[in-house]
Amino acid sequence: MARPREFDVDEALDKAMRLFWAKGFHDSSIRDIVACTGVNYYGLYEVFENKHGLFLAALDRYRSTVTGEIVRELKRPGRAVRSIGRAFDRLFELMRTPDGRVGCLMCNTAVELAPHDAGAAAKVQAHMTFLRNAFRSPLSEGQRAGELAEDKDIDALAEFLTATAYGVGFLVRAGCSDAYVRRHVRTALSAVA
Amino acid sequence: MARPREFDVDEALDKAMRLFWAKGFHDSSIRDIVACTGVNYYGLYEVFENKHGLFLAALDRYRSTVTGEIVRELKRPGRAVRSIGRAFDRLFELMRTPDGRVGCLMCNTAVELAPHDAGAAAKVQAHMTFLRNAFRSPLSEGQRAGELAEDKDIDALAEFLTATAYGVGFLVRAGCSDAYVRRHVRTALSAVA
DNA sequence: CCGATTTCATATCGATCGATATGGAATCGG
DNA sequence: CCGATTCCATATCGATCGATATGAAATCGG
Repeated sequence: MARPREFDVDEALDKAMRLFWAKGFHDSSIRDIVACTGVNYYGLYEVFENKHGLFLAALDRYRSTVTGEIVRELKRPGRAVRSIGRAFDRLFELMRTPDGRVGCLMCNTAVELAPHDAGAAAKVQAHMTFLRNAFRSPLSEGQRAGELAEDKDIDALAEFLTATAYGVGFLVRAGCSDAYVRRHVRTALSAVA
Repeated sequence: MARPREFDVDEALDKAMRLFWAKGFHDSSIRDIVACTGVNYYGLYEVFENKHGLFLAALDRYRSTVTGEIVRELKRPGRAVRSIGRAFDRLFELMRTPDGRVGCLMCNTAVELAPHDAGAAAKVQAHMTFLRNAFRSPLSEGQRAGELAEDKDIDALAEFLTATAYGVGFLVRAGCSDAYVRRHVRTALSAVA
C-alpha cells in the first residue's frame, strides 16, 4: 500500500507468452522479456517468482486464450463435422501471429522443455486432455444425432483429432506451405466421416 | 601425417547425434558432447568446424541411419498397406532409445532450431521431402497393383503419412502412452485404405 | 633417434545466462 | 508535509556458454 504497480499483469504475461511462443523457453532470456514487456526484473519476479514460474503462467494463459478459441468453435451448436472443420480453420489462423509462423506453444513446449521439466510436462498433458475432451463433445453429439455411425469410436477419434491439431501446429512451425497443411487436415477429417 | 587421430569420427558423431536427439541443440553443451563422445574440443572442431556444423552433420547421420531404416521398410516388396504398417511399427520402436522417449530428431529440430536457423531448416525440409518420396513408392505401387483405388490422391496421402510419422515422434516425446500412439496410427492408416 | 607435425588435454577468453542487491523515485497513511 | 513502504532502474553476482590459445604427448619422415 505504497507506490502502485505501473504495469498490467495480464498484459505483460501476454507479451511474455508470445515471446515464449515464438522463441521457446531457452531462447527467451529474462532480458528479452524485460525488453518486450516493458516490465523490469523486480515486477516480474515479484509476481511470477522466476523465469520458470513465468513460463508456466504463460502456458496457462495460452490454454485459456488461444486454445480457448478452438474449444469455443467446438462447443458451438451445429453439425459435428462442420464444427470440427471450423475449429481447424481457426487453429490454422492462430498458428500464425505477427511474430511469424509460430505453431502451437504447447506442441513446442512438449518437444523442447517438457521432456526435462515435470512442471511443463504436467501442463502439456493437461492441455492434451483438455483438447481431447473438447473434441469429444461435437463427436458424441454428432453420434447421438445420427450424423456419425454408431460403430465409430468417439474416444479414438477425439484422440486422433487432438494429435492432428498438434500436427497442424507442427507443420506450420516447420514452414510447410498452407496448401500442405490444408490438404493434411482434409485427409485427416476423412477418417472421421 | 604425424600423430594419428585417436577417435572414430562416425562413432563420435553417432554419440553426439543421440545427445542432440535427447536434449536438443541448446541444451547440449560442447562440454556435454566432449563428455559423452570422449573426444576433446580440438578433434571435434577440427572435423566439424563448430557446434552448429556438428549439429548439421548429426542431422545428416540421422537421416541416413534412423530414417534410413524406415525407408527400407517402405521399399520392401509386398502389399502397400502392409509395408506402410511395418514402417510405422519400426518408427514406433525407433522413437525410443536408451536415452528415453526421445521422439524424432527432425521433428524436434523443426520445432526448436529450424525457425531461427536457415541451415537446420533446409535439412528439415529436405528430410520431409525425402520421407514423402519414400511413402509415395509403396502407395503408387499399390495403386498400380489395384490394391488402392484409382481415385486415391497418392501425393496427398504421401504428405499425410509424412505428417503422421512426425506426429508419432511428437506423441512419443510428449509422453503419450503406447496405446494412444498405436490407436493414432491405426486411425490415420484408415484414411489410406 | 631426432626434429617436424599433428593431436590431446587443459586453461582461459569475452559474452551472456538467471538471479539478486542496491539506491533512488513515487505513493500511501497520518 | 513527513516517514514508512513499495516499486522502478540499474549494477553486479557467480555460473555457464561457445570458442580459442597454450603446452605437453605422440607419431611420422629422414
